[in-house]
Amino acid sequence: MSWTDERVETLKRMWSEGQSASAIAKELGGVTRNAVIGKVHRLGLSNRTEEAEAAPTPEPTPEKKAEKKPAPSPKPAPAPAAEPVAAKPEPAAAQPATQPAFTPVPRRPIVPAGQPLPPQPSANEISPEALASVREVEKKSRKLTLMELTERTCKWPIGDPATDKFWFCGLPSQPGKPYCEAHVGVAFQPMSSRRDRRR
DNA sequence: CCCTGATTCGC
DNA sequence: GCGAATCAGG
Repeated sequence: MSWTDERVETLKRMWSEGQSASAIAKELGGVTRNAVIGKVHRLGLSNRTEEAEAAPTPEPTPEKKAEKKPAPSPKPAPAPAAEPVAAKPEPAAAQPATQPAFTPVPRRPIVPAGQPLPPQPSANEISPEALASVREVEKKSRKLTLMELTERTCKWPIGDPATDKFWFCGLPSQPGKPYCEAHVGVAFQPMSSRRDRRR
């Protein structure tokens, strides 16, 4: 595969959208994330929208080593400007958003240890098997933080977001699903099974 | 371990 | 110019 104008355009668009190199590589196909990153740098659009990173210490850099920097390239980033197009929602794009979308905002100091707000459907609507499975799994949860979640980790929240006793399951998620096997079991209840369920 | 981007350097 | 290998993080 080569960098045709079209592919480069896709690269630029996705990179500016904040997509990761691997995601872009996957989209383009035929290239690795390394290729994408390499291209990104060659195109000079590395720093996407100025990173709020590294700056306080530009390093006086007295005379370390006359690196063979091809070009200090001032790169004041004049920016192609234009692009009056605010945002391109991209109709049929991937949905990176997490299903739940609950608010981790600190709730009332009260609420001792009741049921959190997350998914957690009413216990009496979950099959005994699934429920037992979840209890078991929650003991083995990896207790990941929000930052540690990936497409392959279970995103089932455990505990109360208002306290420190809160984390995400983190076990291997089912392919294409946001949760692990056990949590998929309680998250996706077939209409039939939850119907007519007496307690 | 999973993942990020950054850099190097033979091709 | 290209991108695998490698590096440096989270």
